[in-house]
Amino acid sequence: MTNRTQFEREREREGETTLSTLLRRGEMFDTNCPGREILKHLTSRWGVLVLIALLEDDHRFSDLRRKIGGVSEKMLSQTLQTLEADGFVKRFSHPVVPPRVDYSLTPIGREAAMKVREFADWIEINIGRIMNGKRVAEA
Amino acid sequence: MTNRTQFEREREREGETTLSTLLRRGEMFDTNCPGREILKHLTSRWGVLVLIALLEDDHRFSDLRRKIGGVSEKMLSQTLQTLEADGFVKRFSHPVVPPRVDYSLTPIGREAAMKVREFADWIEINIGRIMNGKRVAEA
DNA sequence: CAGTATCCTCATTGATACTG
DNA sequence: CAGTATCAATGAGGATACTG
Repeated sequence: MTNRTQFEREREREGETTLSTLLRRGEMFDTNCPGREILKHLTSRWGVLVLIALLEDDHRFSDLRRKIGGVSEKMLSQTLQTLEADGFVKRFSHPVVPPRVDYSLTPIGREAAMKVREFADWIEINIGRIMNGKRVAEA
Repeated sequence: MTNRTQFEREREREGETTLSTLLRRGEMFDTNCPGREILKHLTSRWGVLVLIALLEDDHRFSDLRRKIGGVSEKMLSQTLQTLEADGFVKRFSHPVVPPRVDYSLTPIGREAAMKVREFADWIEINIGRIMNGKRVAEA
């Protein structure tokens, strides 16, 4: 019994490939490409914020909720569940009452979060140039 | 008359900052944070594909449509317009009939596209580890 | 505290048809 | 060829109320 997809088996046969090489070969347009889903989760509205917050420190649910202003309990919960299912976030529920749950990054989650932050930082560092280019482009 | 936002004026007063420093200071949760929009455009479903395709070479509309299988004319058009408005993509309409329009990356668009590809590549390179972690997490 | 459940709204996407 | 217009379907996201 295997959970490996057709996609994965093909990758193994062909050796390590990247999104860009897949694109060059025209294979990555498969909607089932798992990387697209991961990218979506990692760059989702609240996913970015959760990852960057957890990169600084572990947080419990209500800490994240306070830190990430504007997020509803529903969306925070949903985002955390998705990232946990992807293996990026680890959830630890302390067996106490009242409930206390801590969220932290897994090793790969930390790597992913650093990539996300790197990308987000690039945008922030260049936001001036970008906004400037927008005005020129519109003129 | 100015198009500068409150956000931009604050940034200027405070010097260069990054998303992560903004997060630490709790400022980036502003829904009006322009960086969030840019991130969204850059990592959008078709935006990623368009940027990577244009990183290889300039393309005309129908070439992109063929290359990026599964994209509708509407979504391709919309994606290109958004990226053009952001100043990442340059549109050149040849004054001929039948129409011919070429799309290319601007200098900053090229930088952005390389960042996007770098991120996408990280995911593809690590997709094996990620999928493996998922199974463990689910068990 | 740390969520779930339900309902609802509106933005995104897609299919189809049409145009300069 | 390179799009736009229109409408239908889908889904993300939010408000509120409730629970272990």
